[in-house]
Amino acid sequence: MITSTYKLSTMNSAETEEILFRKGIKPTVNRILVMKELLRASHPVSLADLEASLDTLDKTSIFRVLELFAEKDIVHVIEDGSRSNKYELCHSDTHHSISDQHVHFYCEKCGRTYCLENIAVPPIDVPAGFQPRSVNYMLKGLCPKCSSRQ
Amino acid sequence: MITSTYKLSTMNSAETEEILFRKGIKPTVNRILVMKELLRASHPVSLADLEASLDTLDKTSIFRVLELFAEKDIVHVIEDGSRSNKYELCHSDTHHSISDQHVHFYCEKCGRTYCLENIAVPPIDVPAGFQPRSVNYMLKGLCPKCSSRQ
DNA sequence: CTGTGTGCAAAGGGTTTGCAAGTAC
DNA sequence: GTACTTGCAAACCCTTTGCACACAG
Repeated sequence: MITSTYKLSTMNSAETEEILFRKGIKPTVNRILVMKELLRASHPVSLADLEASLDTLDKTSIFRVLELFAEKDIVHVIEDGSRSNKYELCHSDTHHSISDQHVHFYCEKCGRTYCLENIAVPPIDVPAGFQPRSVNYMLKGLCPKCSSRQ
Repeated sequence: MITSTYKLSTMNSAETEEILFRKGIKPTVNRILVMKELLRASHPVSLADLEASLDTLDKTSIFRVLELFAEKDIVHVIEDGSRSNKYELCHSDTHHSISDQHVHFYCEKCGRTYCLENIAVPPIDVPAGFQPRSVNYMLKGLCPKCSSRQ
């Protein structure tokens, strides 16, 4: 079904640059570094997480890269109800839409945000007049690790 | 179906106090004021909203009342992705659960949060191990007023 | 030269805590 | 007197902006 999913785990620098180029983004060093870190992370990360893993980059620079990526539909911004937003790469090359969004789970104990990638956000009938542009389905509770350790 | 829905629009002080009492909360002046303001608002409001309408009360005091109410399942906290959390009274007297939650809509233009009260959050099958305790289904886009005025 | 990208510093804005005074019982 | 409530001030934390320098074309 998804025809142009990125091969996330095997992508190299050339492919990373290619993605940026296709989106009309000049592939600067910072942008490539942030993108590779997002690929490596494989789960939604916060700005602070990225700042820690990319310690040569300034927080502000990372922020602006993420801002740009969000604008260009390269990353999703996940408002998980914790203090800090989380960022994850869009897995589809197509414009991200409500229908390709999936459910997220925030663990209230360890503070980690999980993508439940196989679970699509169930659509609803919106009342007349409302024009939705994005959707966020957040579950909060305990993740498997934290619930077994209780 | 819902057997003990509050008669929100007609509730008086005695009833307000009664609700607090039933939840094991001492009905202090501040708590009654906050509760009545939540009743009057009839849509989710932020801490800043409440601070403006209840200008005799301190922000911190309102915050602590809301914190207490949330703990006792008297209000829902809605993380709508805007900077500020929104609070609304639970409409059911029963313990709020995932199944009685409804969808919310955040207007990116006017910043208002709407309850789509008739639209329940569609349930999903959570992967084994995850223990959800709450759910948040947020749509973002343009509300009827703002989309017609565009 | 000109526009874009980057890093440092600091402002901004909402949430949360510390603490001492006030109140109820 | 004891425990709970309240208000003021300030800490906190993440996000966002201003600005000057660096770099690419």
